[in-house]
Amino acid sequence: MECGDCPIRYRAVCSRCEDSELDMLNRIKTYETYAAGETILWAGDRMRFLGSIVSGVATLSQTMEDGRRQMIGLLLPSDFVGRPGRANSPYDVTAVSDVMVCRFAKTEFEALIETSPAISRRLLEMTMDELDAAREWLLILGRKTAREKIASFLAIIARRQLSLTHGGVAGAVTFDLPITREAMADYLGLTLETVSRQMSALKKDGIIALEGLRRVTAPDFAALLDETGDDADGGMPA
Amino acid sequence: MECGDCPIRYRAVCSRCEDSELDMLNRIKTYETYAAGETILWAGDRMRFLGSIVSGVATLSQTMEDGRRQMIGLLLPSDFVGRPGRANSPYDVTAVSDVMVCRFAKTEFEALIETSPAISRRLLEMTMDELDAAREWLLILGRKTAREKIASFLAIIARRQLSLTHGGVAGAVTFDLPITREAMADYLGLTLETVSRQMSALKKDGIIALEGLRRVTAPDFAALLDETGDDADGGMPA
DNA sequence: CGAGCACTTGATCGCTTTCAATAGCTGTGG
DNA sequence: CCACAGCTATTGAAAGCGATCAAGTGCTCG
Repeated sequence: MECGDCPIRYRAVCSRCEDSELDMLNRIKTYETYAAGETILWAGDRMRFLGSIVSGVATLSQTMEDGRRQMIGLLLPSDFVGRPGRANSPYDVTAVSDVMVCRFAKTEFEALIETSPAISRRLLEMTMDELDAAREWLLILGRKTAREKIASFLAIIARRQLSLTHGGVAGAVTFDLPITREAMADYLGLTLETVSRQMSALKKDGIIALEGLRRVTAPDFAALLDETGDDADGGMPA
Repeated sequence: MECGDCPIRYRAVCSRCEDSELDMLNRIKTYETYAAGETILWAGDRMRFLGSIVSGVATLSQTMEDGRRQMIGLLLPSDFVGRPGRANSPYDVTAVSDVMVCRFAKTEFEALIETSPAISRRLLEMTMDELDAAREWLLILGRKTAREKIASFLAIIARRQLSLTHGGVAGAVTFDLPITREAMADYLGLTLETVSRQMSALKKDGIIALEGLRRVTAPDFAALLDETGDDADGGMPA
């Protein structure tokens, strides 16, 4: 695939690159696909590649000895995978749906960061965005009730899918859950039974409606936001 | 103060700077002090400065409408405050002890990032470290019990203070808690009563001993680590 | 010595977990 | 076409952990 045709050309780590920088990335990139359910990288594995999610959904998670698991990132198209300068992956990376990754050879990419400001600046910006998202998640995990956690998750997924991070969203909104109830539980620090119960409760209260298991409609997005416990004026870092 | 005499000269955002870059930073820096308890920045405030913590301890926290609070970061000497490219602070920044900050004028610092690779690379590295710390915290908040949370917190503080992030720590370890029980509760997503109870329980079980309220001794650091629920081999991202 | 604050300890309550059974969907093979 | 296995999700009942409400203790500073 040519970079010019890439669906994430203007959002990924390469988004600010000039043609000359794109050429250099082109030389070290390969596309790799992973089937739904496949583990892309185990915690502790040596990382030979870094890359961008081109299509599909993957998760970052950490598992304790006794099996307790916490998801710590949801990787959607254009998100970056891996950390320059680190030898081993601290997390499990798992393909949730079929995933295509644009992989860069690690050593060569690290060299490019040193010489290409367009790449390193964009990487800094993306890393800061991830840090903000992780910090927002800390509030959700540390202080929110189960119902607020579910509502927050639904609101975040809705916003990401509708690409409406900026500006108000109003009225009815429909979107798809990218992950199972169990994965939602791992994300929210809950059990899957509690996730199921709270989804049912939100449905009973008319906050959401379900079509099948994955498709969610919020007839009044503002009402869903009310359930998140966040300030009325958004709560999203500006 | 001259940069050459700065206690955080080799750990802060300026640590990789050449003399010429240091000169430029020198021109836009001022030192500011804050008293213990003082708020350095309110969530939503316009950020006119970025900077480094020179001495003292500050916290980053988020508060919900109804008063629930979650601490999101603990800022120790050499840590960076603020986000280049963002107008308003998304978090409250509070001085826990007397704090000295080396402040850089925001616009000028942002310009320096564009021209000085030593600064931007170090900032990327520090941001990635913070992201790792935030993700480790997600596991603690999402999946650990109250006792494990306390043990994890103590272990992290001990490691930071002893600057022994690498390599094993063994035997008896003594360190000071930089914050009150209430702040620990805000950090760990607990109430201060639960923090107090679990501290007492760890003391009763001989995992820790207390001298006054702030000074903690762990007679056997490995025993403390056992209580964190993490893998025996560390669990710290390598 | 007393006021104020940080911390500790106790008793009860309630939310989430745990354990357990049931329902619904999907695909496979007789 | 239907029976059945296997998986995901829902629902119910009971248990447990941390929160809440409420005293009580001990340090620090005037």
